[in-house]
Amino acid sequence: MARPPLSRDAIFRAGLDLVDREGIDALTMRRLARALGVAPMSIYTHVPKKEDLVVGVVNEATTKMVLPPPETPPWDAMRAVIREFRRVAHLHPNLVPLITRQPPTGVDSLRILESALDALRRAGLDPAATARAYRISSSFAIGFVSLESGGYFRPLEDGGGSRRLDLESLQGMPRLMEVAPHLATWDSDAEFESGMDVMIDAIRRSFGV
Amino acid sequence: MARPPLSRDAIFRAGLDLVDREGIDALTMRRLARALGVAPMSIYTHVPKKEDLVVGVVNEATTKMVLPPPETPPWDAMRAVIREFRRVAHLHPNLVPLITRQPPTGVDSLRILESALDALRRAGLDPAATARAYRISSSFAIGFVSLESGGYFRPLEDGGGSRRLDLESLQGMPRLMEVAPHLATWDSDAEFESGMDVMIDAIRRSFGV
DNA sequence: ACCTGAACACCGTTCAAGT
DNA sequence: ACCTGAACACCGTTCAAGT
Repeated sequence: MARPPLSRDAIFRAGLDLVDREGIDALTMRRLARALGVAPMSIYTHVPKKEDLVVGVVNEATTKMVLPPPETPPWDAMRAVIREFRRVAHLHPNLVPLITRQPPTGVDSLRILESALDALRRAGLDPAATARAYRISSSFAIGFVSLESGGYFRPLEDGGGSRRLDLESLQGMPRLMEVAPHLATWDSDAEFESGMDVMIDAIRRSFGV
Repeated sequence: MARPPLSRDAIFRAGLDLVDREGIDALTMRRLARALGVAPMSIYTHVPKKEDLVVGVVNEATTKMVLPPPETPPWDAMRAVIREFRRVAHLHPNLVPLITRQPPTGVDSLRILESALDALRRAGLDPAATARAYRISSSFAIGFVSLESGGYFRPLEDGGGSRRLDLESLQGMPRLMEVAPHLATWDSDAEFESGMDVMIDAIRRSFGV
């Protein structure tokens, strides 16, 4: 099989693929080189540092976010962007710990950020208010996706009967015993939609738009 | 100087110290052993895997969260717990990427979780609703703390004039150009408090309590 | 039970060398 | 300009050996 020539894009695509298939720890310069069929040092011709690789892989994923059409009503557009963030996070669950640590910085990925800011500006918020509203929306989206894709509540599963948590420690904790079974099992789609609605209503009310 | 004997607690304390002083990448079995003045393999007598070390260090931090007094009015107690999470995260900013990936699992750290669930139950929510409300609160807290302590918006600083982002890519993005200067600079204390109020009001309204 | 050194299969990255 | 192998200073972890 003839190898396509090395390029930044090919490297980032292969890196995302590696993360999807084998997890975040598999994203090493050496394993990536092996996946690409080149020597470890060849990657350094195109990507100066491991950190740049990580940023590139994150951008590779966020570039897949689909923009809402320009004439979409502002708050529908905002909802669409937030849904797209979650959709892409679900497409690459292993990448979630990285995708939640920095905004898109690639030219293509910046378009989705631009379109979120455009929606908020069109809704009547000034630049400072737009920044506030975007931070609140991002907090919600990042926190929500961290919880669901990171398996945050997994250690509390089975009412604490799992390997991670022994039943004894829950003895003096009646609330934990009755609530834990409900924490890790839930309708995350419905909760995401209703949480998003609540948050957007709150933003609109607090800015009077 | 005589070294105190090795123990799980001493190891976790030294690990948290290492993270605080030198960052998350410095938390390796070998550097931790050096900090403790023992051979690398000595740690394995008390901690079977690196992953257990990480969990222990996270619990070491979350154990510092102070419980609200039991008779605190439910929603004040809930606010207090969320503030404590953020306070401890600020105490150990380098730990934020780890603290946002799993709930406390240590016996001591579970008390803070118990007290949050207790507040929600006392407020009149049933166990299933309590789980929902706790997830929403956690989404907000985790997302907010990720944004502020992770320096999420740093790559967008200076209106895009930083090293991470070249000005050219912002040419066709007028919203980004006008909003970016407001994204990375903000009154995070005030925004946290108002965001928390909005979220708690929304929970109360949606559950009718 | 607790601690250790040597060894193994990995890392990211520098450097000198090739085309 | 692009790719490479050898080398360096690291990792986590197994194993056999010590107390």
